[in-house]
Amino acid sequence: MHHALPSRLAPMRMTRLFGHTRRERTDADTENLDLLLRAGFIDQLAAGSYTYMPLGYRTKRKVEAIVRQEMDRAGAQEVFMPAIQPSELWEQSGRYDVFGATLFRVTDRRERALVLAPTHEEVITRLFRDHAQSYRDLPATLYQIQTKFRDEARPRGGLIRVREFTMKDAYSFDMDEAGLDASYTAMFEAYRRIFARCGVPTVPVEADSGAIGGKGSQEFIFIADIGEDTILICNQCGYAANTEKAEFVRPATDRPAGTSPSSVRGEPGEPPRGAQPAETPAPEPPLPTEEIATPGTSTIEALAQLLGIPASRTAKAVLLAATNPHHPTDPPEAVFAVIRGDLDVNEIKLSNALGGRELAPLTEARIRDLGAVPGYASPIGLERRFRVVADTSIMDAPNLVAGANREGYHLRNVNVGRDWEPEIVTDIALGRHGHTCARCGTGTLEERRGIEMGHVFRLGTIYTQAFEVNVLAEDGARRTPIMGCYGIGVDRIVAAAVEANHDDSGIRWPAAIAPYEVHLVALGASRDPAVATDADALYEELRAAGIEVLYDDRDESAGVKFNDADLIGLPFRLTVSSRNLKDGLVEVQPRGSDAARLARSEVTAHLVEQLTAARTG
RNA sequence: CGGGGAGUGGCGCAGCCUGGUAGCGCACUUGACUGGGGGUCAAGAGGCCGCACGUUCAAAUCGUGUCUCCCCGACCA
Repeated sequence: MHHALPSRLAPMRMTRLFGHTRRERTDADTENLDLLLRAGFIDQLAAGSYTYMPLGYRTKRKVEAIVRQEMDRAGAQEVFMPAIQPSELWEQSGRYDVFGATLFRVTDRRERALVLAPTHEEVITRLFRDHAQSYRDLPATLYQIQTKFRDEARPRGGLIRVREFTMKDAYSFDMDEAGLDASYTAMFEAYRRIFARCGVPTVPVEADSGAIGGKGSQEFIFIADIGEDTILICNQCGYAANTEKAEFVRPATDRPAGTSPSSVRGEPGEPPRGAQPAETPAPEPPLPTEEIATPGTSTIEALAQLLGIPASRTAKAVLLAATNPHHPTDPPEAVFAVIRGDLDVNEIKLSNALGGRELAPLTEARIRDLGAVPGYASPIGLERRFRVVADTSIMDAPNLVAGANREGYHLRNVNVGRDWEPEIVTDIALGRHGHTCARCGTGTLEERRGIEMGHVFRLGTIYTQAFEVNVLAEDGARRTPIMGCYGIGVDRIVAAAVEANHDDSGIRWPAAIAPYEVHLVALGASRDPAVATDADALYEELRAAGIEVLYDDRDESAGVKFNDADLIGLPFRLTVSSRNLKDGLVEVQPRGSDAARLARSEVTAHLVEQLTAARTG
């Protein structure tokens, strides 16, 4: 049943509608939050906790209805799992500690440790284990629309980062990789349709699958400056990835003579694959190390400027404290991450290289304790009470300038292998605006801010193994099913839809998720009984035709009503007034377009026609 | 968790420095006028001044503590 309509929601008279618009702007820092608050869609209870008022809740329900339709269409089955879960379940998967402080922990009256679920992999896996027995039960994709709880360190951005939110989460179970591919693709396509129908433009980007493994994941990003995520998009081939994941070609090391990086980078050549140097500079013999005075030069930028060298001729040491998430109480290890000065460390890649350690900046006291000096640190000449991870960029870069571990001094002509030895050499560099795309080898990566609206993830067997799930295969053997997981932030869709669809006077709801479809305005009804009678009749007529109407029957001036209609932002505004009534006309104004006057007798049919197409989005 | 800012009718703010009658705009109620882009006038209702302790004859105002909210950062499978 394609494009089944959500059941029609009841109409409403504004004299009865709970909640009022506000005339004055709020101090919200995003447009969507300001508009949602001002138009009376939501109300803030506490940091990261919002109430949906009647208007907002209708929109939210419509988003959920679209999500349900698309999940069902893709063959997923809806379930509903508990939000309150025994913490043992989380200990079994190892995530009780991994989730850290973000996990809401509660205790019941018997002192039993419980968790307010931030996601549901544990429960779904156990559910599947107990109810699926053979390959005949697979493939299976289950989903739910549930409240999730995350004790965010800092909720912000209105509905974007909250502590209690509604998420659609789906989980697929397949016998083999081919099956997972099919399930994953079905969800991917469903996501595209959901965002399109909700009027939220998204870009699928490659995402980091993290230390928990998995064979790839993609995020659906809504591109917006207010976003907290950074993504890189290739201006040539369209490759898009989270910065944490993005593959790029490193700019070659600048030659001391001052060969500009652009002249090197701009040369066409073999499109390099992966994060390898674009060009290998002619071998340069290692020179003797010498200490040089660089007072007050604790940044790479200042150092390069002082010495008149490019940043790529320096080595940057980033000092971090690494904690094993499975043993969070163990003392953290100190880590020196060394990278060429013109690049930045990608903490996700570094974390992955260290087996999923959680990283935090090393305190100044601990830096000094290791014998290093903040701003002048390097692994050179120090007693090895730390781990050293080197980025591949450093390995073929000779005669670099590095910290001397002495206030106000650096070392010239530092060479890896001779002066210091890394424990791990790997790619730990962060992709940046302007880097060359590694996919096509010619395009330039452009940096964009965005909000993660959804995430599709080939999970693998991490959870099915942790919970010892296996099913009988066709050949009689027991197999561990392969999982995929797929999440969508429902509240984020509401916020993003507003962010993407508004103008100076208010929201411009996509018809598919507008709280009502038609804003019926009666002008001067209190002084012209004919207007009141006709507007009432039209209200009933629209309702009977299955149109969701918000009827402004208040005794307010035209200006107030029009401004409120613009702010609330329904797709169509109908105006009944004595002026038009005597000509047998009604004014129809699509939100954001010019008004037209239609014969009173044709209005309902006209709107039914207009809305039928728009409803499915 | 570190840094900064703020808590005074529903919302936004002033008052605090220099202690003594709690004020303004929006919103709300009633009435009159007005009537196609937030109209005018008049009369009203509504406030443990975040909380606690202290100083004082007297605290929104001074002091200490605490809670909350906002912003920056850290954090965010």
